[in-house]
Amino acid sequence: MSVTIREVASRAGVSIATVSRVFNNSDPVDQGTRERVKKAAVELRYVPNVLGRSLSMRRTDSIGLLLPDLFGEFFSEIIRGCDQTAQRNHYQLLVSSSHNSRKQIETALRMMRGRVDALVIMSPHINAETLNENLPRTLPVLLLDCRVESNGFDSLNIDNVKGAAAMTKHLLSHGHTRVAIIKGTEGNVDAADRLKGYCLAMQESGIAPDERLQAAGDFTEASGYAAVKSLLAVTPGPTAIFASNDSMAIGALSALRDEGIQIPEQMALAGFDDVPIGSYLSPALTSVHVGINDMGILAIETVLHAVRNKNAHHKQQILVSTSLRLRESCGCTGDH
Amino acid sequence: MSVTIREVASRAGVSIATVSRVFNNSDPVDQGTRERVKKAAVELRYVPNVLGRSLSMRRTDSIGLLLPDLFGEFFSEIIRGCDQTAQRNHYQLLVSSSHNSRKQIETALRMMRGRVDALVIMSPHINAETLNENLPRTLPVLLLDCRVESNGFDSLNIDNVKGAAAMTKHLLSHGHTRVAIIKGTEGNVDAADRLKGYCLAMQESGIAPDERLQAAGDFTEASGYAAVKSLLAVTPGPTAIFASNDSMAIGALSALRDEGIQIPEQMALAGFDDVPIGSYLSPALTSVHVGINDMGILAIETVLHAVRNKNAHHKQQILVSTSLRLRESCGCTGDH
DNA sequence: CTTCCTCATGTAAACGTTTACATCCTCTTC
DNA sequence: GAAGAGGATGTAAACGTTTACATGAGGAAG
Repeated sequence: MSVTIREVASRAGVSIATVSRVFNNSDPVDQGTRERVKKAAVELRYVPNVLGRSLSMRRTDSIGLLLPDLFGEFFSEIIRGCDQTAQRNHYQLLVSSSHNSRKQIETALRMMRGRVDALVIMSPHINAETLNENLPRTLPVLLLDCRVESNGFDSLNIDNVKGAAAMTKHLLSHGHTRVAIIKGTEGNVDAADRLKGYCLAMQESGIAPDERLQAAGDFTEASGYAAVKSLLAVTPGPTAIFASNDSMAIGALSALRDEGIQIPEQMALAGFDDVPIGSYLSPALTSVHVGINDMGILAIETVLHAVRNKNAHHKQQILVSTSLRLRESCGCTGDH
Repeated sequence: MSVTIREVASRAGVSIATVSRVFNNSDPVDQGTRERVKKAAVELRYVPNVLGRSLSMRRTDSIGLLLPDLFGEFFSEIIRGCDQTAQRNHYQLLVSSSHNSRKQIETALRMMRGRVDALVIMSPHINAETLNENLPRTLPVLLLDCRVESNGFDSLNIDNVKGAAAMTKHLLSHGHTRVAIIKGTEGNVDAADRLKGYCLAMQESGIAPDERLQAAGDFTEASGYAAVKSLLAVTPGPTAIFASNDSMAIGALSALRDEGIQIPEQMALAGFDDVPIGSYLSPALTSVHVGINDMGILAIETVLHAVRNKNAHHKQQILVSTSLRLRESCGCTGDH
């Protein structure tokens, strides 16, 4: 079927070891034989079999990427950052998504096992126990935006609390006192931390918390739309809304427009994530900027570092800081 | 390091062949020994090594997915459809993106070689020659939205011409006569076909083509923004704009708003792709709907069919039809 | 001329599976 | 009781590499 190292060796009149050496530059080989081997390889269209090599060398040159349900721009940005960095280091990316339950995550971990040299995991439903049970101790793992209590793994988290607090304070600085929040998915740690940041900022400004201004949401456009409807029923109503992510902010925008409410004149609006599309909305969306692409890059660089050190390195807990992108929807002037 | 079939065999007091048979249900094994083997495997936390199995069975249970530069929601939808279907069939997805030149594609093809049982390729820069040169003839390949003249491969294409023509006709039916188009990337086949559909519809309506109404673009928001600026300089100007994709339509929307032009009253607008966010824009974006997720699903199902038939099946050229999603931006009433 | 080092190459044993073939045993069937 | 069938299991050869070790040749140093 496909041509092997043996055929190249016999055509070049050498042993398979020599062919291997030529292809890997692993040992000195006479210039003449080297060329004979290369010629034979070209003629036979020989390509070394990755599987054989992997089995022998105990490395696959691929990295696994486990993601939750994929939707929106957020994940294509993550994948993009990861893939670019992986390619630059001659690694391949094995992607697996839609892991919303513990069971699904376990299956995915098993599927990855043996196929990858390292794993980047982004899942709200993971914990240290599941990881330890389903993975060999030597496999480098980076937890991307999932809060796991163990510090036996490298982790990379968005500084949600600080980001949300900063945005809330910014809205307050516009003179608003009744600032509402549209919360993220129940039980999600990002959601919880963003809420925490919001509450913190409100407290620091000496504003009594009003639970009616904390609307439920689940990170989808539709839930943002619904949340606005419920917030408008509250009296006295909010004059500013902070959505826990951009998708919900977009849904909120749509709902406010349907209600004929002017943004930012009658209602200020802000989101979280700063997806690329945000600056093209009308009004342009104020948001907490997260370097999504950079997170992907950093994630891969971290696991590759772990691979090089055989996972015996000191594990790091990295917190990625955010910044505000102030545009029209909060009352600041727009940029593009 | 990791526990092998041999250790399980010796602990259970059987040969490695028996262990293999237990794990694959490939041959009858005595109930007693079967249980002994399973017990030993659990105690040792044995997991069969995928690489060894792949090498022996000549299959990897993974599918490669080659994509161009990833951005926006379009690609996360594609990946999602592919991944879901792959998982359902117990396959893994090997993703590689950012292939914008012939050279990069070739490198990617080489990297995939031997790692996957089939390949889904989405790239404007591919041709039959490159494929034949870099891939074994037995490897099933599906070309996703790339026009390759050969019919030696399965292919899946959006019916761009029909979709664009339908949208153009719809805009004309609103009474517009000066309908402009924002073109896609130069040399891109989708771009060319959408332009073709537009021209066709204009001709059929007996409207003389006006080259000044065909603005350049490259599928990004920024280029859509710029295109509007140039179209507004034309006199007499257009009263409707058809953007060759939604990203450019969003950029156009932003530019029209900046110019204080009312949509749809002063200018109708339509896009192509129908990305999920479109219905949440203000005004909600009229677009040509493409079942992106479905394309991913169909792509994987097609290559899996090819795998099962050892790529000796009759190759198909599938054309995916589109439908119109009429919303506010063209002057129709909105939906959500 | 011997000894030793280095370079070039070959031999063969890994790496962890699956599976064709062989063997042995037990149970029918005539 | 002999013959044959078929179930359970083991043996060993693949699958395609890398690499430790061995071998031999040639040159330098004593």
